[in-house]
Amino acid sequence: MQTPTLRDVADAAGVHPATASRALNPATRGLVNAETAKRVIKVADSLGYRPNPIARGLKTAKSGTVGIVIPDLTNPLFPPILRGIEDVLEPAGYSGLIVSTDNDSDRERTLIESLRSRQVEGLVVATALLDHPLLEQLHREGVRMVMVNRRPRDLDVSSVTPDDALGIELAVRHLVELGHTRIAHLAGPSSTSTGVARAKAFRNAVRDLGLTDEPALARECAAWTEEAGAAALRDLRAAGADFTAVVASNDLIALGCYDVLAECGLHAPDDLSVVGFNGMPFLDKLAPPLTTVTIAHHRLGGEAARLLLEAITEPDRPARSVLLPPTLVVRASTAAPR
Amino acid sequence: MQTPTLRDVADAAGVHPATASRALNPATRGLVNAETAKRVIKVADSLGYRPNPIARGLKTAKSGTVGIVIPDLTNPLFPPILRGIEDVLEPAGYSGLIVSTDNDSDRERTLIESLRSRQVEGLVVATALLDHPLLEQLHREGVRMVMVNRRPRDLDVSSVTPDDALGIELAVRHLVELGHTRIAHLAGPSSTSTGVARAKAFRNAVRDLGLTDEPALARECAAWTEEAGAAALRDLRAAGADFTAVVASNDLIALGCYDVLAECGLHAPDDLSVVGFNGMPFLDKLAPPLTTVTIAHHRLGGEAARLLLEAITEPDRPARSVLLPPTLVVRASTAAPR
DNA sequence: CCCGTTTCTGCAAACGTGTGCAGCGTGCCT
DNA sequence: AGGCACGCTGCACACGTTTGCAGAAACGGG
Repeated sequence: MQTPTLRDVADAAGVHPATASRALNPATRGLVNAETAKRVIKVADSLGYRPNPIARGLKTAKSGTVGIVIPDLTNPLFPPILRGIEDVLEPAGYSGLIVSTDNDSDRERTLIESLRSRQVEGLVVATALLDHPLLEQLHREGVRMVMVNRRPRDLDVSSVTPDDALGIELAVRHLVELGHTRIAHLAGPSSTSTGVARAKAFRNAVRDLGLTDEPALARECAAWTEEAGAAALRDLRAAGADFTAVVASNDLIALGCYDVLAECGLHAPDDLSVVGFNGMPFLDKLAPPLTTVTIAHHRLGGEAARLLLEAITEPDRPARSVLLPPTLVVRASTAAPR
Repeated sequence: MQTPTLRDVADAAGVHPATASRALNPATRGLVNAETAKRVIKVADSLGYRPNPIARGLKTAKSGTVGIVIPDLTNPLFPPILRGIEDVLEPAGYSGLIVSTDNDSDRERTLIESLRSRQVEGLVVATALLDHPLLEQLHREGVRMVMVNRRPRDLDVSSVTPDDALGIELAVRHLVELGHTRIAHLAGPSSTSTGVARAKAFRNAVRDLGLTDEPALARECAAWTEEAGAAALRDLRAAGADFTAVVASNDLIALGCYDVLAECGLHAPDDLSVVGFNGMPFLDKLAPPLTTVTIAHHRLGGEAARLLLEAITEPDRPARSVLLPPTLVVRASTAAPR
């Protein structure tokens, strides 16, 4: 026989399906005689009854699923975040539907549309741009969501992001303490909050530590990728800029720097100190192991999921933003300037 | 107003919901006048109608979702596989529910239980052990599933796996051509098909290439991890084994070898040539860049998804197994023995 | 003793869609 | 012209669950 239905357990327990429903649901259990409730429950798991979430969802307009929107699963930044999300979703009885947008806003629109048609109860979004019309529209339409890692500029929505300013300051301070005075910055795209926040934090840190803030020592990367990072560093060198260290806005950009150094027969940290941001896995196996600002991505995801569940259960609670403190992991890609 | 329902479009088009349903569904569209069908369709997308998969699923007992069971999202092997799966699932109107078992069989049972209660139509399983009672049971119960990357021993179920024998042969041949005669193998766990297949392939390749197959030059790793790989290599060295190259059963195990070499102040490839298996990302950035047998993981996932969809639409088609050919990527971790 | 209240359970109607069956009209064949 | 088949559409019910409402029984207070 197929998986037993609510009706089956009701019949077996000699009660009406409605009563069985109430007995099985902890929230409504109080409405039914403790005796009967006990009996129904017993019959239920003796039959191995599992409520059908589809049917329930149809009635309650709740699906028990949330959508998770990321740019690309292949970027090693995201798996730990996803794990963090799943680890809090699962005990709460929720499942996550993961989609990869490839940074394509049409694709993003389509995918989110499909998530909504699957009746997701909320969204965890990791693709936020500073100016993000789609997210604004969704917000207006009352879609519950929380941003992770990045956030849009003017949107009153919960988010959990790394403390970019603190992280960059740690990186710059480390380099200054090593004796560097001419430090370059390879910024992330200015369309993202992390890109501009880190760029701004870099300028502040440089000034605060007594160096002069030279615009000629900064380049914006077109994307958060190795290729874009390499291109930016090449550009900086071609322009004849003079620097002994570089703060990359994330680890992939730092890896791009490695590529350029290899092309030119140069080596970190002898010819250039490099520091990354994010703390991707396997950074300690690189040549040389990369000094980087790490954040607890697992926690990043976990907090985001918690905020989302909160927004689902208490819809008119105000949005909250949490900043996660980063730490600097010093490895062999940074050293005193020669 | 909420998202429009089938009833809304029926009213707007001046037809009965049943007619609208038939008009919108390509399979039944033939039953309705072409004229009306056209009108209904037009009204439908002018209203922005999206069928509610929940309701449809309730009626058809199809959820449009499949479960994806992997050991750990954080292992870089899996994201490309997942991408491959999603890329064929999505155009087919399916979504994947991803769960991580952490190689815990109780957890696996619970998670699969929860997937089933969510009415998934099939399973893509990447956690297969050679002897896997749970999978056998599911198969008996008629759950549609396909194995990816690994497969159980005696289970008549579709699978798509790398051609382990060919891959290992490529690796061994490469080392032999470099002049190595004493080659060690760090095997994966013998509880997995890939572990034993690669170990067996290693012995065959060694014999076929005219070397002697010495059991003393093989160790089984307790897990597919860096730590287990490091432990196995330490053990091999402690036993006084004499070898100039090692074929690791996967890239993480190879990374474990790097750790041991670093501990001992040794270097690849001067003191030991190392080759990995899988072609994880960022292997080219390591010190030294790792020679490895790569497989197209994206395709691995894609093929698996295709097989699953096939099994769903044509349930009594016999199981098929596809082997994907690997290629050897030679980098700087292998060289002629000194 | 009666009536109001509480406690519990059953009834039935939803939620949005798919589908067997019947009915209707039209056209064609005899 | 009558009958039959066919093409199309509407009706109604089902899928498995939740939930407002009402009714029954038990109970307590005046």
